[in-house]
Amino acid sequence: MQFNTKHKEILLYGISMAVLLLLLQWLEARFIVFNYRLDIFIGAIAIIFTVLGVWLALKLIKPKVETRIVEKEIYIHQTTPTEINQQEIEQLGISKRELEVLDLMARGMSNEEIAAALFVSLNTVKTHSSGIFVKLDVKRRTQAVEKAKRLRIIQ
Amino acid sequence: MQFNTKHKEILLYGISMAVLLLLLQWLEARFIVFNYRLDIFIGAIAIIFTVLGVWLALKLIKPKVETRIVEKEIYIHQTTPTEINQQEIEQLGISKRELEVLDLMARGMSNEEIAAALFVSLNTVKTHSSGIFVKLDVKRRTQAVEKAKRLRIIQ
DNA sequence: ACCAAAATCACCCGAAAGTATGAAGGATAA
DNA sequence: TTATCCTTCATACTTTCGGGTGATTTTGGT
Repeated sequence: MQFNTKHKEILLYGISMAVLLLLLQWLEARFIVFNYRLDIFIGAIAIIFTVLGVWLALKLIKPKVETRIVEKEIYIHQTTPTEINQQEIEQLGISKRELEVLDLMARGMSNEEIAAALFVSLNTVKTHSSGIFVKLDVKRRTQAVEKAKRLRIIQ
Repeated sequence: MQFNTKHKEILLYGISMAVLLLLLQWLEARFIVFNYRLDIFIGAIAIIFTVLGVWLALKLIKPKVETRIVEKEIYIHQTTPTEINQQEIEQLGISKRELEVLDLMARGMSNEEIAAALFVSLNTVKTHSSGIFVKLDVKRRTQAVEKAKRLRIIQ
């Protein structure tokens, strides 16, 4: 787009220059006035082409692009799911299985229900939940859920 | 400052133009070549002054600045965005005290901690929490918290 | 093949949570 | 005044949760 426009400008300039030169040549053949006052003629040519140069420059100069970043605040409702904080999970050393248990915990499931859902024994779920509590530095499952949601580890 | 610079540029341009014209006049007097190929001479003049014009324009014209506004989306999770659903509370028949217990429950507090916070006995908290579970139709405190948040009864 | 981490399970015990029932005092409205 | 609801508390019992310890298997990476 911009490239095309530039080419058009250059073409137009070339054409106009050629036309002018032809016109001058024709005038030169017709009248001999230029021989008398060649300096004035050259001065006129100089001025005309200076103006043309300026015009060309104005047309061709690519504008400096000033990128202005406008911060647009977007408020998110709870309905919009926020990204889970993968970094935090790794940082806390929470394993995949623990995360699954934590997720079901947050849904209000009991250890026994979680065990049934994950096809493991109740003891296994207890082991995982204990691990979660240690890693999240909490004492109860309610605290774990609260903190996990706050840290965007779940939901 | 800028005005001075511009004047200097214009002066320089004028001087160089004058010098060029004088030079040409001198050359014209010295040699007669120009008479033979005046069109080439004029073409050279045109090119030189075009370049000069371009140079002048580049020097004098303040750079075009195209401001491109980029909207950067900043996601803000509101801490207290949505109002609590008073209607739902009344509809479910949850009392003031029960709501207080529910609120502390959601903060991960144990029944004993809630009792201490509200200056009541552990048994009272248990009674309230039982009432909450019945009214919310849940079996566990984790479920109660989850449902209460979902219904916007708390937070 | 080997090592470390993860996942699995078991047992015990105490703490916390939850259920059921009853009861008493206070506020409020019919 | 009576009825109703809220709040408070208690006792007894069951269930669930959580801590501690130990052990085996699975898995992923060097």
